[in-house]
Amino acid sequence: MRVVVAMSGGVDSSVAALQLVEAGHEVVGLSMQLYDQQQGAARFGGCCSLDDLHDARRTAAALGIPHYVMNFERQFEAAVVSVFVREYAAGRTPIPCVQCNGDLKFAHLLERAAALGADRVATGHYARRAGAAGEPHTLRRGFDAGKDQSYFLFTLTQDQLARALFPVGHLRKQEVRALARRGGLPVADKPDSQELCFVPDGDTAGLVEAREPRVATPGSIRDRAGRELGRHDGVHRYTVGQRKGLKLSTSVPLYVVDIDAAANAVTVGPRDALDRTRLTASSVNWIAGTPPGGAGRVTARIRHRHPDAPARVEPLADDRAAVVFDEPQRAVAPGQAVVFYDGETVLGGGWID
RNA sequence: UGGGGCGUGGCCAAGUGGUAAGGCGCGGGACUUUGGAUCCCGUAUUCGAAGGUUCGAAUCCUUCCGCCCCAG
Repeated sequence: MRVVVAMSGGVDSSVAALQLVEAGHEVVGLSMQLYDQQQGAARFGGCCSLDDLHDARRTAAALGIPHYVMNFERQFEAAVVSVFVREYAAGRTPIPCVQCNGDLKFAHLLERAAALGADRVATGHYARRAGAAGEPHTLRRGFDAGKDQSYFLFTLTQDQLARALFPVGHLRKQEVRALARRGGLPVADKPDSQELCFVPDGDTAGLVEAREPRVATPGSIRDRAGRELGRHDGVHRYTVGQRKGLKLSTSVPLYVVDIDAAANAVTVGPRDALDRTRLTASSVNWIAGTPPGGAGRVTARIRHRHPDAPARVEPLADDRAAVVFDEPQRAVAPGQAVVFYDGETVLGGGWID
């Protein structure tokens, strides 16, 4: 089988390629160039930089597989960066990794792969795919609970899933590293990527302001009674649940409770003001292809790397859903994803309103 | 200028004779393919000012400065 591996230059996707090569597949390495490498070559977050492309190339060479770099700047800009900026400007908290996976890797990249005659596209995600013949494909959590990335893949459709492979999904990170060393891969000990790859130095506010100068308008920071406690330099600098950076000296810690972009106001309150039991989500994707018949019990995850919590989810019209948690959840942030699980299986997910 | 209260690091605030708690904020680190959260470490030789009492005071006394409240 001919398989395209999306190679970021990191250990995970490198070992994914290694696994496929060892399984006897005809493997083609593909890397995405996501932004103009000429400007500010400085330090990008850890994937897809010039250095990372070199790492991918070296790894491909070590594996003896062909490697191509494809220019995805326009698609990345449209699918990921512009959405990211728009969301922050609207006072919401985006999670670009989801678009990057669903709208880029498993959309545009999948098309290119097909053009290369590949049947499948593999990535280094810690997630698993399952499904008996004739049944819908299912998406499952990565075996390594600490590295599980299924949360970022909730938008995958049956078609995308049908052609996806996650060769490291059944491995622990430790094992991936060990395989990389054993296989003599040059990236065996490369640090894990973190932060956003397209935000140099982690200055997300700077990026948003550069593209949307209007957001950098000073406004008020209020308590829940509407009293002004301080000033802010733009709502894009805040997210619900945020504590750092408020610069408010009080006797108890204050957290961002609400962001009103239209009024250019940030509302803060004590910790318990962050608790919420219900939420609604939009653009909900059900992995099975169709929403369940009615309300059902699930565990729902409100953010990456947090345990999911028992809840009841009810599909609504227009691809929306209502979620009611058994216990209050802290800091439910609009713009983040809520992902539903049934045990190890990802049922689907949507964007928090 | 009658009465009462108060002034401790950027903020809130313990401590009323024995040699400056804690929280917030801030800085750093850990964690982490989002934002955040969380955890760990750091953060006043000095207590509005000046004198005095004492072996020793932020804590007692005196004066001054600055706030606040109630009465005028």
